Amino acid sequence: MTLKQSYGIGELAREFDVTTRTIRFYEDQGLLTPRRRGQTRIYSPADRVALKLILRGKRLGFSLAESGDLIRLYQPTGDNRQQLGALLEKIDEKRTQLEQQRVDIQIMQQDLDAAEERARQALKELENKESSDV
Amino acid sequence: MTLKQSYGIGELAREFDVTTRTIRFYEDQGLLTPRRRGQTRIYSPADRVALKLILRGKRLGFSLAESGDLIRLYQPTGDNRQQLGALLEKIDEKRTQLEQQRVDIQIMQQDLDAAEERARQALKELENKESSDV
DNA sequence: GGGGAAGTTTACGTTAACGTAAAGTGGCCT
DNA sequence: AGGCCACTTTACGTTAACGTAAACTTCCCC
Repeated sequence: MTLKQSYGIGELAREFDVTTRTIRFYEDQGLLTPRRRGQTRIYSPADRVALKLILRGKRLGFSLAESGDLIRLYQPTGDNRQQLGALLEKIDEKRTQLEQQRVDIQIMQQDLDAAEERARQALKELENKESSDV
Repeated sequence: MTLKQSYGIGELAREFDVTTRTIRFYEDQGLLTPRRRGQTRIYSPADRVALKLILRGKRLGFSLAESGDLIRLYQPTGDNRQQLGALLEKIDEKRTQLEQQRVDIQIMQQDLDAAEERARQALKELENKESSDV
């Protein structure tokens, strides 16, 4: 069994735990481009991937506009040299940003380690007090 | 020469490239607690560290409330067991979140690699066309 | 003592990213 | 036919995180 060819809005909403309002909003922002059967939206696998990317972006604090950029990095626009140059620049920008975030995460993780250590120490001392409290 | 003992608001604003409005806003939210000399705010090294943490949090998409949590992880509240337990839980939560972000970053970096590769290929093909265009 | 420069308070404005509500459509079931 | 979903459009509401402007004080400089 190969992958599904199309998805309904509710289906995607359930899968990614967002509201249908949110999905329609992303379309409004030009991030998703479902086709229609009558009134009803029908989403392609590419739309699904785009949605995934948007949500991943959100977890990293990206704006929808930024995620839009990322999505467009994937659409082979049959470009000219100008655009390809700009593309490579954008990629480089994002790379720099991600690298900064990686560093930030490392520092925070160390901070958390230290905080946990202090908390555990404090707990230990509480227990000591207690045993001498009997 | 040891570190500075206090900072002015403009000084911090310049160092971290934020406006004084922003710094005052963070105080309003309870994230910074400068003392006063008359009307004027005077920031301690601890305030400066907190500010640093807030901005790092922002780069990772944390809300100010979340960064507030992180700051409080540092303030030894002379806690009871209840609070220490809650503290350890929060630390664990944050750890999980950071771990997810780490994964997200890795995926995005791979995506960028792929996108760059495609862009470079497209450039190559443009050049080929050109040389056969003469 | 007039004027910057840097600080202050108060308050209204703005943007992003949806939430929420109202009112309608289309299909399917019994 | 009635009812219940799941879907639609339209539109106003909301929250976070500041921006921006106005109207002060304080201090320093010449």
